[in-house]
Amino acid sequence: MENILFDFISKYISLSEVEKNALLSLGLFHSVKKGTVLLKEGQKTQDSFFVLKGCIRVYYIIDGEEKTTAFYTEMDVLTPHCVINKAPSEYFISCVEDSILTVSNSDMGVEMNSKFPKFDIMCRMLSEELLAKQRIDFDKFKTTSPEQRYLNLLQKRPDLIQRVPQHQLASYLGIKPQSLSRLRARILEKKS
Amino acid sequence: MENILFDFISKYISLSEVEKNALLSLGLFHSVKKGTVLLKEGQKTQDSFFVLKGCIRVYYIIDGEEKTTAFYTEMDVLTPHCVINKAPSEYFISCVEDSILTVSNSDMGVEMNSKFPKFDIMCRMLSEELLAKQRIDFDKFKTTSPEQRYLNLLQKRPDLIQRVPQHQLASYLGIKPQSLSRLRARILEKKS
DNA sequence: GTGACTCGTTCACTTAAGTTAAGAAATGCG
DNA sequence: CGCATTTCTTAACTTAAGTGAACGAGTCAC
Repeated sequence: MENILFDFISKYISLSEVEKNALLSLGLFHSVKKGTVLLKEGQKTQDSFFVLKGCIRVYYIIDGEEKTTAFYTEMDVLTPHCVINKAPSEYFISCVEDSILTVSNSDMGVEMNSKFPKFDIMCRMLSEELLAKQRIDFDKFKTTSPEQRYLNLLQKRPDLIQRVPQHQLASYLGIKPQSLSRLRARILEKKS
Repeated sequence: MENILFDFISKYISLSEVEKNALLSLGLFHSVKKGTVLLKEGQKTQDSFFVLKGCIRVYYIIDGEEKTTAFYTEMDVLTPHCVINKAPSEYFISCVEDSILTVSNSDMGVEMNSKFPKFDIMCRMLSEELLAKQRIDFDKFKTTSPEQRYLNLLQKRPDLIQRVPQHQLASYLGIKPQSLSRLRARILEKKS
């Protein structure tokens, strides 16, 4: 499991054994059961998540309905908004499957960054990359129809469609579960 | 004009006179005429933009049609995707109004960062903040209807509705210009 | 095993966005 | 100024998403 983390980090910086050990000594690794809520609306946290195995999702409860807006799977990083802006969270985070995560609070971040300035560089590279990527995803969302978005997801993240309940996928695609059902039927019909 | 930039930076780090002068010596400031295209699809660039005055937009040309997906106004920062991933740009960037920008290429960034490590910290803080903010914007987009999105924009960025052509606003809201027109008429009718 | 829930699908109906086209209003340019 | 172009609005029609309801399949708890 450690190697997944180190492989990920090695895309940005190279770590010495000393640094690796410092990182491991923080006790980052956590097993989390399916359904566990990691963060609730209104709560504050300092924890960021890195998914080693499994899947977590971000969702809102609007008019009593769950609206899932993001999924994070293997090798994805999630720093909640409330960690950045110090305000209560606008959304929930929960486990879609039994998962293994690294959970790092900002104290650890501060400690690692002061000992090893490299980590700051990595965090900068990572967040710049994620920002630019998310910009592209957002643009794609704006410029495509629900059907195109579904077909696109089928291409880019086919695993998600298998491992995640349809009604969560629907709001992720910006539509209602019934519309997703219909849209899928429509696509099947076209193929035949 | 320099003070706008320094005020912005001071939200993240404090600069000495030496550092301020080093920054000014880079010759960052540029006046750009309305309509100027700063980046074309397929091009590569190392330039990032900070808007001191005016407005720039990101757009795609899909099936011969312009699709505007983002506007950057006073105090906004835009680092194109192609600066991060070194691939040709997927989108265009152009000036909506006569604008004053700072344009900084990554060589300057490298130079400033090596002389003054503080800048790295600032860049990290900034991109983390923008990433989290954009996540919220994206979520809001997914969970609201075009009409709600328009009303929301009216609240959050009323200036945009004044200074930007409707057809660009429409695709920014994820709809066609005709739908925006109709939607506005619908809202006016409700009020009366 | 039975009843309560959740989940996905289907249907009929409503509502709003896409499409195509036309014309009015505003803007830009020679 | 006047002509051309762009921008915005309106309208009629098509298409697809939202809504409310019902049903069957699967899951969970007792």
